This record gives sequence, structure tokens and C-alpha cells, in this order.
Amino acid sequence: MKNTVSIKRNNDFRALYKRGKSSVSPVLAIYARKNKTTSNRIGITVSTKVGKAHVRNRVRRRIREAYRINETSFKKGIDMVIVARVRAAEVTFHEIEKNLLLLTEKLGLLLEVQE
RNA sequence: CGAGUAGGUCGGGCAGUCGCGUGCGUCUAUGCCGAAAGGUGACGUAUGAGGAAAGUCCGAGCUCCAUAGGGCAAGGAUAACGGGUAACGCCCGCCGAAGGCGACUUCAGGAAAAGUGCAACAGAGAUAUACCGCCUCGAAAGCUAUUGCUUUGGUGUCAAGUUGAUGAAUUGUCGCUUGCUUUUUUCAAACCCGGCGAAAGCCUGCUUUCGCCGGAAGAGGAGGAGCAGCGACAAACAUGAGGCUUGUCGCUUUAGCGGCAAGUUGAUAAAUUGUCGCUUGCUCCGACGAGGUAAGGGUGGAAACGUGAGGUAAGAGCUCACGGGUGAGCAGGGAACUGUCUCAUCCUGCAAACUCUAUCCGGAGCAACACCGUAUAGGAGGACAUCAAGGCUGGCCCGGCUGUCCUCGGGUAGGUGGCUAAAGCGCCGUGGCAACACGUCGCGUAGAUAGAUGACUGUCCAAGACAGAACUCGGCUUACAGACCUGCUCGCAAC
RNA sequence: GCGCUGUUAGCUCAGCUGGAUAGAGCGUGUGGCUACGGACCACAAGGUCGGGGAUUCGAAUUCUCCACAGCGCG
Repeated sequence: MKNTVSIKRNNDFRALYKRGKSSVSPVLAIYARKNKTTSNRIGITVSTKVGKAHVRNRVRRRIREAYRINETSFKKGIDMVIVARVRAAEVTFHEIEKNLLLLTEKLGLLLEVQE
């Protein structure tokens, strides 16, 4: 993930929840906001409601992978928090990838595809 | 072959592409970010979650705080005995108890004879009782010529409580076998008697012990018949009711059986009143007090150890025989413990009730702790300024604070260390029943800090369960698809 | 990392220093009352006392191992 760093401070998360645009599906929830730099920042949240430690780890890794593979198709200069919901523990990797693309498209974060 | 029991090993494999953490090496990235400490890239190479990483139930290392050293109290933990270990509440062996045909499994398994407490209901009585009963002594009443024998309690328009339409009593069927009666048969411990045989002892014909046979006695157990009781179901009862308990009368060979009042409101249900009987208390009258006893008395988890005999006024481990428990001695064993021994005997259970005995425990935790440490705020000391102006304190004046620079110490955000070589793992050998210890050789194997293992494709099979390191070890507990190996036990079959 | 509390009827709570049929209020059902409904009166149903094991004659209560829920400190 060359052009991306992770969000670490609690303040950044708070700001996104409060002021970011959101989009929700049964599997994921995404909060996003433009920043003024040329790189993206991403934060992944998986709460204890989702499952025990190994389940949470698996969900987080799948979300990371789904973002990494599709990184080039995102716009630049975005802060984004991806929250895993309870269903995310049950579905496959492909489902998560599909949901991620669907939600980001709704928010208008994807680059226009040249037809 | 089947069933079981104890222990151990493994916990998807292989290949390819992309991606992540860490170590090492190379590269003018000698660049960039930051005030500093420090952080940051590309390529190559090596390596990268568990048997429980979990729960946090114990024990240690390590770090800081407290503490001269030791003891007592409080609080907590552990609990047969011996050993292992750095230590433990863990492990091994062994003893005892319980369960299992057995291999084997389970046990908070010290003290109830130091003391306190608890044991509902039922029951006369619950750790000691005296209600009934039995017996003695005296008293009174009645009968009798006397010795003597019999009896020693009733009563009330008093008060309170109690079951029944949620179906009583009755009848029928089935079941239980709780109590009692009777009868017959059978089994039967110890004690007692007789006979035969054997052994031992001496006083040489007796004693003791053991075995066999028979007799007597017959606690107790089993069976049959009957009576009562209890439970279930059904019938009948609304044209309807009593039961339990107690008393009295009658009948019967026994257990036992039978008889002994009536209404109101209301459709029903609910409800109210009355009556009868019983128990306890109270009132009145009257002709009974003192003591002994723990055999018997339907209960209960448990009733002064059980059975029999003697003994006694009646009785009692009061005495004796047999059998059990506990304590002390003796013998065996390293100890718990064991015993055809001796003596004593205060003989219910509960200590996961208080308590007593023995042993152990200072507290907190890697977000510990150490180092570096900016701006701002703030502490201590020193130097300069305090001419002037402003602000605060103050009614006013004086005084103090508020300024700049330097030094010192603490220390927030942040960063680095702590951080992985450790009471380490594996093979073999020696000692030991074992846990384990010692020795040789080899390996030495994650270290993040918003927290690294994922995705896709192919292939094989038994089709992949429980589950993710966060300072580190030793245990325990809990979760877990399956696969494999070893020892042992029981049953069946064949040789 | 270190600690604490709770779980009882559909809901909210008693009972916890062992003693047998586990209670109360609200709610639910049935009947009465009323022309009808509410209120009121009476009755009833509804409980693996979070789960397993142990101690005891006897466990909701004591001990222990789990599960779930909630809270605190750094």
C-alpha cells in the first residue's frame, strides 16, 4: 500500500464519525472525508461484537486485502474508516470486496472508468 | 473379533503469483520529516502463532516501593504419609474409604475424647428427656372376719385451633407389602449339651484347642391365609357427607366390626353463620404424693453399640459370652497404616458451622521500571533592570508580585531500552518402581506497539475442530473435527 | 494487566445466618359487578431458582468448575 497510511489517533476517528459522509450495508459501514494531501488514510474498526480474537483478525485482514487490491481505482486525498458489522464474520472474501466497491461508489470515491 | 480402560504423538500436505512484520547484507535514498531524541526507501536473503497462545485459578523469575533483624495479633491459603521440584494448592509412589466382574477410577482425606453451636417436620425424647408405661414406699377411699384385694379422677351453653364438593364414607378392579393376627414349612449366627476323631500339655487320665456328626434352644429372615392400612383407576353420591381423634354401648376366638344431630342465603362458583367431635389452655369441685428405672411405645437420616443369658422391686454394659467402633500399649513397617495380641472405653451426625492444631504468605505490577526530553505552564538559586508607564493587593502611602538572562532539579505529550538464550528443546546412556536427577552430542527457533500469517489458482486425502503471542517460565482448569501408536482388562471363537 | 458485582414467574424485585408446598407487586386468563367498558371483588395458570459437580438426612441458600451480563482502577 504505497500511497496509503493508517489512521491511529482517536481524534481522527472521532472527526470522521462526526463530519464524514457515511454509507452502510449489512456487512460494512464506511465513513469518508476529503483531506488536503495527495495520499489516502484508512482506518479499520472491528468491535468485540463481531467475534473472538481470531475471527476479528480474519475480518480485518480481508478488509485490508480488499482495499489493497483495489487501491489504484480510488481517488486520492481521502480519509476513510471502514467498520465491520456482525455479518462480516460469516461472509466470504469476495462478498466483502463487492460490498466495499459498492459503498465507495455510492460515496463517489472511485475514479471514473474510461469506457 | 467385540467391548472397555490408562497413557502418548499429530492438529491438513505440496506447488505457483501478489502482499505484510522482523533480523542480516548491499546501495552516494548522504535525500526527506522532526526543535531534539529519533524515524523513514529499494533490492537480495533468512525467518514468522498454540496444544491449549484462552480462563486468570495457583506458584516463581524480573522491576520498583516499604522494611535493621525477629516476634505477636488480624486476614488469607493449604491439610493422610513419603518423595520430586527453583517453587507450588502441581506431579509421582503408597495408605485408607467409596464405586466397578476386572484393567482402573474418584475423594477439601487433620481434630467431634478441648470447648461452643446446629439437627426443621414427625416423635414421649435429638445429646439428652421422664409424657405414657413398669416398680418401690407412704397416704386416702371402697370391699373383706383377717392376711389381703381393687381404685386414686371428673366437670363446664368458657376461649382458641383443625380436615372435607380440588369429591369423603361406600362398592368394584389392580398394585404395594407398611402394621397386626393365625398357621405351616424352610433357612439360620453366637452361646449350651452329647458322641467320635486329631493335636498339645502334664499330675497318665484328665484338661485345653481344633474338626466332624447329632440334639436342644430358636433372636431374626423367607413363604401361605386372613384383617387393617396406603396408592392408582372407575362407579355411584347435588334426591348430597362425612373423616381424623376421643368416649360409650353392643357383637366377636384374635386382628377387628357396627351404632350414636339438624339447618340458612345463593342458579353455579366464591362467601357467611350454626352444630358435633377432638387437642391445648383456663375455671370450679375432688379422694395423691415422694422416689427408682431407661426393657417397651407407630416417628425419624440418626434414639445412650448389636444379640443372647445372668441379675433385679422393676430395670440398666450392672455383669458375662460372642461381634463391632474408639483410645493407649505391644509387634511389624521409613511413615501414613496394619493386627485371630493386651488393657481401657466418655461409642449419633455436621468442622464446604464457629473453633483448635500444623505449615506458608510484605505490597504492586512491563501501562512495572530505566534513559533522552521540545514549546507552553510551573519550582529553586543567582545576575541585571526596578528611571518611567500599566495591572493586581490596598481607603492612601510604603512594600510585595508581574520583566530579561543564566544555572539546577523534577517531569507531561513523544521517543528509545526493557524484548527474548530460557529453571530452553531433542536423541542416547546411567541411577530411580515412578515423578525426576546427572552426563555426552546436536539444535539453539516470532518479538509487534492501532498491534505482522492474508488473498487467488492448481492438486492429494481422512475434507480440516477448538481457536490468534503482547515481559517470561512451571502447573491447573476449560474448549476441541478427527487420525495414529503403546500397555492392560473382560467376553467369545479357533489352535 | 489487576479487581468487583449480578443471574429467582412474561416484567420489576424479596427470600440467601441451610428445613422441604419458593413469595410480593404489575401483567395474563376465568368468573362476578355493569346496559357496555374502566375501576373494584374472588379464583387460577405461569418457576430446570443461569448450567455441571460436590458437602449434608436435606441446597435457591455452603464449596467448586463453567456460561452470560454489567461495572471499576491503571
